[in-house]
Amino acid sequence: MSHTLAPPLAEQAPKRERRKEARPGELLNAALDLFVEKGFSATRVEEVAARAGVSKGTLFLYFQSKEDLFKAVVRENIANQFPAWHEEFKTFQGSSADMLRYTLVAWWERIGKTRLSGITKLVMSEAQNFPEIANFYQEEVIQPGNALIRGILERGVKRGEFRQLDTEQAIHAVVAPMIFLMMWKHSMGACAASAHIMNPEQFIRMQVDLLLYGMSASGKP
Amino acid sequence: MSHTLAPPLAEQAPKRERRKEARPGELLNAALDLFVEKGFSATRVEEVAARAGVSKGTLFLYFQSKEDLFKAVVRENIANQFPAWHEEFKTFQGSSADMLRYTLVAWWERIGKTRLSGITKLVMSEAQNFPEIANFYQEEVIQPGNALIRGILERGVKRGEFRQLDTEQAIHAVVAPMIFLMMWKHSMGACAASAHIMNPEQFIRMQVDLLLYGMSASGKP
Amino acid sequence: MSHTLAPPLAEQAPKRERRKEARPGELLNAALDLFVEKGFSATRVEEVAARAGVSKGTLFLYFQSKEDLFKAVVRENIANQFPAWHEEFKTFQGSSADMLRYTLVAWWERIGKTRLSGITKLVMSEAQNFPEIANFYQEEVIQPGNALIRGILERGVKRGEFRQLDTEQAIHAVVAPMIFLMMWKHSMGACAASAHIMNPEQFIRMQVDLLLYGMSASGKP
Amino acid sequence: MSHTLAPPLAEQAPKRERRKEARPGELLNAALDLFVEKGFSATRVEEVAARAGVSKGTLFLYFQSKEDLFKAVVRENIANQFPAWHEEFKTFQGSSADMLRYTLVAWWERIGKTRLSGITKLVMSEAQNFPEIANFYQEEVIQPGNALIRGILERGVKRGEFRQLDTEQAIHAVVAPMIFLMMWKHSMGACAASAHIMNPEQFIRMQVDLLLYGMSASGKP
DNA sequence: TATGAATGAGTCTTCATTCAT
DNA sequence: TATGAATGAAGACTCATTCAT
Repeated sequence: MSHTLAPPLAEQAPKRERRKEARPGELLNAALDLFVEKGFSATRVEEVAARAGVSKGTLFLYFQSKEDLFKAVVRENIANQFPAWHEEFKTFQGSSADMLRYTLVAWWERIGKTRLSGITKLVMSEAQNFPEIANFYQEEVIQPGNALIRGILERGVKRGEFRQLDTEQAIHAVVAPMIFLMMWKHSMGACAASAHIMNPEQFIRMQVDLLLYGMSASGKP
Repeated sequence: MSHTLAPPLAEQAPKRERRKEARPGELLNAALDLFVEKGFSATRVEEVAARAGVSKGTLFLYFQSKEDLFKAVVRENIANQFPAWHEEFKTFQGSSADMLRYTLVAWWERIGKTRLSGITKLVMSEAQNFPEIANFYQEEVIQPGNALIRGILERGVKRGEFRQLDTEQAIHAVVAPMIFLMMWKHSMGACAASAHIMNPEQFIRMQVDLLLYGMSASGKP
Repeated sequence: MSHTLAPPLAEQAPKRERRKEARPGELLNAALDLFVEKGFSATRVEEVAARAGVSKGTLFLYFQSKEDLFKAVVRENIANQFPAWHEEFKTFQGSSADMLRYTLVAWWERIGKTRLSGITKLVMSEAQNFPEIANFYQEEVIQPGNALIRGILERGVKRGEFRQLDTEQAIHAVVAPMIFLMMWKHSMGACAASAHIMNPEQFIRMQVDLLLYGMSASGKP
Repeated sequence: MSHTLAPPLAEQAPKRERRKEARPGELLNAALDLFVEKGFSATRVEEVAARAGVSKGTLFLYFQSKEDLFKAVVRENIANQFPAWHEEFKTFQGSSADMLRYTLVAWWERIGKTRLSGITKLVMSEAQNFPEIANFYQEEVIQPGNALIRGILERGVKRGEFRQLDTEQAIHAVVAPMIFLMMWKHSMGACAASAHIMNPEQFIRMQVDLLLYGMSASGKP
C-alpha cells in the first residue's frame, strides 16, 4: 500500500444528466459551506437552499429538519471515511511511530486543512445547546476516530515500540492537538490579528515529536 | 376544605427592592452562569435578568447592550486577573521549568477548572459571528495571556534553561493544551459519554512533561 | 343546554390563504390608511399586517422594513402620478392663469381631498426624526412637484401672461396654500371644533385669485 | 404706543438665589428646546430632566405627566402672550392695513422666527395621536389667536378700509401662510436641500400684499 | 417532486411612570 | 423636595417549519 496523501474520495458522480438525483448532494455541499462558515444555529436553511439553487420547501423534502440536514452532512463527509481509514491501517507496514506520524499528517491533509475541520469546530461550539447533535457526533465520529488511534497505540505497545501506556489517556494526548488546530483555525485563527502566527504543519510535526518522545519505549522516537 | 381559586397568600416578596450596589454584581454573576451554559447568542438577556432577580429593563440600566454585558463579565472575571499574575511572576524564584509547570497548574486551579473556562470556549465558538467580541477578547485576554507565557519562555532561554526557541511558536505549544482542555470541558466533556475519560490534572502534567522534554536545554526536563 | 367551554365552531376562515399577487396591494393599502391615520412612527407594522389580513411575518416577506413599506406607499400612490401630470400639461391649451387654476383644483381632487394628502402631512411632521424619509420625499415628490409648477409659471412668463417673477419664490407662493391645506386637514381640521370652519374649495379659489392678482402682467387676472 | 418690535416678555427673574423656585422654569426651558427639536412623542422626559440638571423623578414632582409638561410649556411661552397683544391692539392708531401688516411682521419676530414656532409645528404634527393636546391647543392658542385676527379684520370692515368679508374665511387666509411658514421652517426647511430657498420676511411681505390686494375696499392696499 | 407564501413565537431594546429612601 | 432604581408593556424584525398548489 502506498502512502500517498491523495484524498481517497474521488468525485465520480457523472457531471451531466443528474439534475434530480443530485439535489441532495448539492444541498449537502451548500450546507457544509454554510455550517462551517456560520455555525449551526446561525446558518439559515433558506440560505442553504438558495446556495443549492432550490427553494426552501425543497430542502425540507429531503431533510426532515435542520438537525437532520446537519447529520447528513456529517455522515456524507466524515463518518463515511472511516472504513477507508480502517482498510488503510490494516495493511500498514512501517513502524508504529511512522504510522502515528503518517496518520496525523494524512488527517491534516484530508480533514484538518479542508473545510471539514469546521464541522468539528461547530460541534464543539454548539454541543451544549444541541444535545442530540452532540450524541450523534460522539457515536458516529468521535468513537470511530478514537478507535483508529487506539489501534495504532495498541499496535505500538504490542510490538514493543511504545512503552506501556494508559491507552485512553494517550488517545487524548494524540487527539488534543488535532482538535485544538481545528478550533484555532476556525476561531481565533480566522481573525487577521493572529492568523499568520501558527503554521499547522510545523505545529503537527512538533506535537508528534513531543508525543513520540514521551511514548517511545527506547526514549528516542 | 374550600376550593377557591384565589392565589395563595404567600407572596410577600418585596416587588421593588433597591440594591444599587449589589445589582451589577448579581447581574454579572448570573450572566457568567448563562453565557457559560448556553453561549453568547443563545443566552437571553431576559433570563439573565430573571436569574439576578430583576426585570429585563433593570439589566439595561447597568449595561448598554448584551455585548456590553459580556465585556463586563470578561473584564470583571478574567482581564482583571492579569496584574496579579504579573506581580507573582516578577518575584518567582525557582527554575523556569518549575515556573511553567506552576503556571499551568495554577491556571487550571484559577481558571480552567472554574466556570471561567467557559468564557474562552464561548469566544472561540462564536468569534466568527461576533467580530466585535473576537477583537475585544484578543486585546484584553489573549494578548496579555500570551505576554505572560512569553515572559516565562524568554526567562528560560535567557537563563540557559531552555534551548533557543521560536518563542511565538512555543507560546502556542504551551497554550494549545489549555485551550483544548477548556473546549473539551465545555463541549464533548460535558456529555455523559465522555465526561469521565479525561483527567485534566493528569493531562496537564503530561503536556508539561512533553513540553519540557522538547524545550529543555539539557534534553532532560 | 350544555355550558361546554369549547370554542364556537364557527371558525371556518381559511388560515393560510395564498394570494401572492394581491398581497402587496393589500398591505400597501392598509399601510396607507394607517400611516395617514397615525403617522409613521406611531403606526405599528403588526397593525398594518392585521388590517391586510396577514401575519406580521408576511409583511416582511414583501417589504424589507417599515421604512421600505413607507417608500413603496409613496411610490405607488404619489410618485407614479407625475408622468400623467406631465403628459396632461404638455397639451394644455388655455391661458396660463387657467392652467394654474385648473392645476390647483385638479390637485385638490386627486390628492388633497383624498387620504393621500395625509402622506405629505406625515412627511412634514416626521422629517426631523427620519432624515432618510425626508430625503426620499424631497427627491421623489417635492422636486417633481415643483417642476410641474415651475413649468406653468415659466409658460406664463414666456407668453407674457405673467409678469417677470422670481420663479422659485413664486413656486413657494403657489405650493404654500396647498401644503397648508393638507396639514390643516390632517391636524387641527380633524378636530371637531374647527373641522367645519374651512371650505377647501373656497380656500383654493381665494388663493388662486390672490396669486393671479399678484402675478398677472395686466394687473387683472 | 410705539410700534417697536422688542419682545414684550422681559426676563425679570432674579439671577441669584433662585435655585429651588427656578426648577420648573429650567425644566420648561429644556422641555421647549427638546419638544421643538424632536417633537412630543420622540422627546424623552429623561433627557428633559438631564438638560435641566435634575433627575427624572424631580420632573414628575412638578408635572404630573409628559402631557402636563407640554401644556405648561405652551402656557408659559405662548398662551400668556395674548393679554399683551390684546393690550397693544386696543390702542393701535394706524390703518387696518398697517395693523395687519404690523401684526404679521411682529408675529414673525416674536413667534415665527423663534423656537416657539416649533410648538405649532409639533401640535399640528402630533394632534392626531394626542387628542388631549389638540383640544388644549385649540382652546388656549388657536381660538385666542384667531380672535386677535378677527379683531383686525372687523376693525377694517367697520372703518370701511376692507370690503365686506366672510370673516372666518378671511381669518384662515391670514393665518394659513403663518402656519405654513412654521411648518416649513421645522420640516422641509430644516433639510439642507431646501433651507435657503425661502426667505420668510419676503414671503410674509408678499402674502400681506396679496391679502390686502384681495381685501381692500379701494382695490389698492 | 417542487414551490414559495404564510405563520408566530421569540429576541433585544426603549421609556413613561412609580416609589422606597 | 429630590433622587434614581425598578418596572413591564411595547415594538421591529427573524426564521424554522408547514402546506396549498
